[in-house]
Amino acid sequence: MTLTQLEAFVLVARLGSVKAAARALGVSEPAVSGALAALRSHLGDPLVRRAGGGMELTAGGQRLLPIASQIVNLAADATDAIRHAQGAPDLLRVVATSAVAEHVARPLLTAFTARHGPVEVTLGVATAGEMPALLLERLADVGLGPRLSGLEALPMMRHRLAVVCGPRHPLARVPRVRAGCLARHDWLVDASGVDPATEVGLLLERLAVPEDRIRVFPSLAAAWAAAADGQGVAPGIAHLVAQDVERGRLVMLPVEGTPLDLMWFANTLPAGRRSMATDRLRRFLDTPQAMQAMRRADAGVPVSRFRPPVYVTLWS
Amino acid sequence: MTLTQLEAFVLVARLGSVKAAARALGVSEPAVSGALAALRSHLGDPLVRRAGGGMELTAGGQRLLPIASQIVNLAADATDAIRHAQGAPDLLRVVATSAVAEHVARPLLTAFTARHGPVEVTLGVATAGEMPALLLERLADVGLGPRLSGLEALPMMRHRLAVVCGPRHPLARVPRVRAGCLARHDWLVDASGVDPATEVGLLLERLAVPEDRIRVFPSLAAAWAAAADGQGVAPGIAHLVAQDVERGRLVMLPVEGTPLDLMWFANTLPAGRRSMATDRLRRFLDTPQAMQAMRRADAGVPVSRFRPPVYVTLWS
DNA sequence: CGGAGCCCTAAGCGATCGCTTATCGGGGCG
DNA sequence: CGCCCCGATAAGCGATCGCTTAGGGCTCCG
Repeated sequence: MTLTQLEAFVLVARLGSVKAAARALGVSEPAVSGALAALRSHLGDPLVRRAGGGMELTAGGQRLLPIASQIVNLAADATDAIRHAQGAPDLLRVVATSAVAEHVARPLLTAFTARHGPVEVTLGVATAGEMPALLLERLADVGLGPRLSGLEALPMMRHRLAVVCGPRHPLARVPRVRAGCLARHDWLVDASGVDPATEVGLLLERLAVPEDRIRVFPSLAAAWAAAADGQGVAPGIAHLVAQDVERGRLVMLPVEGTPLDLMWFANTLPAGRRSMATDRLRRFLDTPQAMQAMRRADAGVPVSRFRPPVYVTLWS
Repeated sequence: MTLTQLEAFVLVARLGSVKAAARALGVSEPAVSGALAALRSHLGDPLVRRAGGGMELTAGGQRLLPIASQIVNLAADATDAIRHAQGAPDLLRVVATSAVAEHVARPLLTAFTARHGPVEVTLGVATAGEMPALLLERLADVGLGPRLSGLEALPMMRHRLAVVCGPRHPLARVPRVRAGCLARHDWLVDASGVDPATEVGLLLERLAVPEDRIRVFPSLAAAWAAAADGQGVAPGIAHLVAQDVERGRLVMLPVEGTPLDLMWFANTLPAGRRSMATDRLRRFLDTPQAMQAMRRADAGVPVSRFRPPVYVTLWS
């Protein structure tokens, strides 16, 4: 019984699949499957069983889950405690949905570290679906993106979501775009577009856009560039595309109900269970400096890989 | 950071020495030292430092200790939970001071298992000094011996401690033995005689018996046999030597203040933190069957090795 | 100043961990 | 019925774990 094995089990149980757990841990699927198998044989219990679609916990697995989760949490506490006792800079592991990571998180965290002294910040990309597990298992401290249930969600940034396309796109000249006809055009999105827990994912779902109409780009900026090129329509975050719209490179479509008024949240564990650095970031989010940093539309930031394995194994 | 390493650290911290921790775990000293070194380098903190006589915790070590202890405890909980969920027989790990293990624990536990159905009981020998750590770290469920502070001590068996010797020993004919002169004779004891936390150890300490006057035998029975042979005086548990005294093989010395009225205790974690099997044993201790089993003076039980490594590593 | 404890390091060994790529089985769905 | 997705398994590899015996260094004590 190793910590790695318990971690693998907890993530499989929480995310409901070996594949998802492997992705969240940034390792291959057999790595997780193997850890699970080792734990199974050690404890002499299947722990999780395949059950049509997802995985279900055995009686033993149900009892093990909270205990294993606690152990994993305490292991994180242990490293934190030592870190802190040594006066080492606090560690703040931030995960964000791809759109947030690309345009908002970077300047925000840069401003935060500049202002709040010695903090070691890491930023990674995750889907909204895996964020709760990552936060609960202390693989991350803050999850930036849509509100997550079961966690403490602090409103972070209000933004507006519109639909944009290039000036030569057929829809660019239509005076009024009906929502229904949007499903018949190519959609150019980033990774969060195929994450049904994000706003864009929900939007595409609501519009019933078929999968073969969705083209995933490595970044929102790339999707907008393709849209400007006339290859299709794209979701656009108002203040970020404003400059391109002004210069005529993009057109904001007059879709009924848009732009959508939306909010991004900073999701964390409840007070007491989160680290001090996390609290400091939460407080920072309420300051004008934070707002200013997030509003700054520096779309030119270097885009990280598509889904980088963010989480180095905590216990080597 | 492995569970083994955390376990080693906790025991070193609790017992105040690498040597003691190694003994409690039944492994060699470098094994513990090595685990500690690995944890140290992983966390980048010395954790414990040598400080004249014992070991002292660094600031980081002090923070780590309660966390590591919790982790170890939860790991034990995990195996318990699975065991229980599978309907496997409960596990009850009993440790006792050598005298108790030799004469009282065996028949007691035999009667307990016979009466209380499917329970898997293991019995080991430990010094009273290491019992608290063993119980707190869930390496054992019950510690039989003297009352241990900080734990729940259930009175288990009243007994009387006398001083005995062979019929041809010079002291055997003295009408009144002064306590002071006992320090000038050879003492024949078992392992618990050199454990200053047991009654016999305290007795020898109070009598100021010098170390070179103490001869340690692998069992109380062996010490009594040597005493009967005239090789010296020995501590005698009244009801256990009664038969030998009756037959003239041993003489109970008229030392002032003896026989001492003493009590053995069953030490456990407080309610709620102990296993169900532990609770069952506690209840059993109040029954006439338990009393009867313990009173039965079957000194002929095969004596275990001097200090057997009782505790197999919990996580392989 | 020599000895005794106690802790640490060194060296070595077998087993396991943790990860990879490649392949096999099995259940749901068209 | 066959396809496809997902999980389990196989094989292999390097690193680490966990343990041993042997020996070196430190501190305390006589």
